[in-house]
Amino acid sequence: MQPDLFANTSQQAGSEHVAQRATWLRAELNRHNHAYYVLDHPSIPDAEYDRLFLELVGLERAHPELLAPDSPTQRVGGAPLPQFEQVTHAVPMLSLGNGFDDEDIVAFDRRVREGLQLDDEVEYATELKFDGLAINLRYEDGVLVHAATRGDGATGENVTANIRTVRAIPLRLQTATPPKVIDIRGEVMMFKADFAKLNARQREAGQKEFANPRNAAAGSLRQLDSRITAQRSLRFFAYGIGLLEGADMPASHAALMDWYAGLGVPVCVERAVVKGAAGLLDFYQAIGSKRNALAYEIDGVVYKANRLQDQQKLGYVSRAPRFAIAHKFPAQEAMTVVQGIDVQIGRTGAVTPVARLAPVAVAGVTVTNATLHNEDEVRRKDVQIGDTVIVRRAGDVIPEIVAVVPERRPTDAQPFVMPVLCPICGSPIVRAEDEAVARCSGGYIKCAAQRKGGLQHFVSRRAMDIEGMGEQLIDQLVDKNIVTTAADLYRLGLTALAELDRMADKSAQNVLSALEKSKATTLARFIYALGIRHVGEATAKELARHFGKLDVLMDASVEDLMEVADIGPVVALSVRQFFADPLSRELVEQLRAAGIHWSEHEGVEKVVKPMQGKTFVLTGTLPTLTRDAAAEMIEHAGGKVAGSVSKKTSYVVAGEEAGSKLAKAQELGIVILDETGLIELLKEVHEENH
DNA sequence: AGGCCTCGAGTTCC
DNA sequence: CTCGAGGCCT
Repeated sequence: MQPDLFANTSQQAGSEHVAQRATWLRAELNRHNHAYYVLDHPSIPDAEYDRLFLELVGLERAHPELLAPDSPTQRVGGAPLPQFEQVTHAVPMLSLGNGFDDEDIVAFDRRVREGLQLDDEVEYATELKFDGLAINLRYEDGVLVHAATRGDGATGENVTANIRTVRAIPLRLQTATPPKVIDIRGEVMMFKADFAKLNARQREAGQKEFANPRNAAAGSLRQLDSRITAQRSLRFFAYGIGLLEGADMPASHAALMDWYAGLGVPVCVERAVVKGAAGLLDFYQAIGSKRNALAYEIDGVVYKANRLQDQQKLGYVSRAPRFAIAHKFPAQEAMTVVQGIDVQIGRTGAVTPVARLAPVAVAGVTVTNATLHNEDEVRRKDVQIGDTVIVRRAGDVIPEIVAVVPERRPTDAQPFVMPVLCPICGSPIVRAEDEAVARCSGGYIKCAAQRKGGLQHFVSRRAMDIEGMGEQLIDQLVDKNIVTTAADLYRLGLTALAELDRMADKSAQNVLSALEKSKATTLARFIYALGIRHVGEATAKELARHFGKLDVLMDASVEDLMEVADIGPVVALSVRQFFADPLSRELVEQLRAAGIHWSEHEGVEKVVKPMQGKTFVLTGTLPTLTRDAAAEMIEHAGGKVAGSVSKKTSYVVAGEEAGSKLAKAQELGIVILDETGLIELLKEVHEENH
């Protein structure tokens, strides 16, 4: 990029005063932009702004040599990009630990004081946690040179062209002495009012409406055509810093924010410097009570140790700073009406009641269904058809009916009645005395729902991993009686597939090659894929490890099976019964005949592995390893990967956006590793063993 | 027998 | 994520 396009203007005869006028217009427009977007205080009427803007556009068009990269006219956006390129952040963009109640915050404050070995109250900078997208802005010599999304924290996407259209973001910092390089971090978002206007426009144009301001902001920023982004009124607030060269780091977070404000970078006014845990909680209360009145959505507040030296002393734990925490507002709840209660039949025949809800927005998405788990749960919550209920997204993901609003129950409300016959196959629904779950008695043979569930399980990623075999496809194959058992899948040909809806040659070929690819598998996956009751992934792995060969497992007695770790009488009997059934044995033979194969070994391996007996729990997203890859490494070293944290857990491996498991691990004082720590540990022990 | 810990199974939405 | 239930330890 050429920093100075003014260089040759003097050569143009008579253009001196044009250049002066252009410079003046730019300064004037930037000043009004700043007043409007940063100070939130318009300094001239919109029409006047537009007149000045158009005059500048005209001048620049007539004299292209006057064009400067920081001209306000350069915000309008250019031609579409082919795609976004990846950018590696000079300093990683971390996420924050979360606190949900006062206790979490008091504990945070205690950890900070302990970390600083301080008895006095700690000074904190408090601010809002915006519901938008984290962005890194790189300024070199005061000029915005590029912008990137947070991405996974290490690498994001280059969205410079789109960010240039955000009028709240200065293209040039307002200072004569800018730092050589500065990475300014903050949140791009859409104000509630702008979101409402956008959705109104989308609706009129017959286009899809956005679910919430955050999605709208994200969608706008990911536009390949920045001319569209330019029409989307995005906003920006800065709250952090990455790389800084050619200037001293301010001594506190508050000083950093003040510096930003002086540079013309928008910072939110809802911030404070407070003392101690009491100060934090006061701020939380104050913001909570005006949350709905704010022009934008927030999902909590953020506390940071104010002094830079304190921050440095506290450092980081597993990719989250120890000196900061986000205090989240409680999950949002909404009221809606139960329009009906249907039942779903799972692969084991389990009958699950599901509430059909009048669509309602909860914590950012539209909810239409909520599981009621089982009959007892329906009774416990006393949910009836026609009831008004309060819905929440449990853990901010899965919709859950919290309670009914009894005073809103209509007189004609209908209680839920567990059907007597399976709605799919007509077989009786039975419920064992001591079980909470009612089941369709039709089994795999009679009940199409169970066949579908069983096949979906068979093809699933953690089982045979047959790509492209989705729910739609399986539904069709079962409904048209093309496929009954898993073995039938491997008999599919192009002609059979061609008869299905939405299945052209190309996709049919893909399905066939995915089936072919799945034939090379492992014994553990194969056992898991069979869908034996009480045999999930962990048990399948243990069985494969213990018996080594499928034939040995198939002929194992209940006593043999009970020898296996974690297998008691119930699971042993279930496995025995499965393999005693001639139909199961036939299925296994057909699958083997179809070419499914794996490598077998001689029963229990006696080699003692370095991580034998150690239990790991993975949480959050790791920077480079996938969950599966990390689990494989751990298991390779003889360790086990469990799903939840307890005092038996040896290590917790935490990545980005680690949630409750990380909190629990901290509570129990369990060793917490990040990805690098895990790799080091496995490598270390590996070397010791050699 | 009781309590803790895991595992299995089912679920939602994009 | 949640619930239910099996397995194992005390």
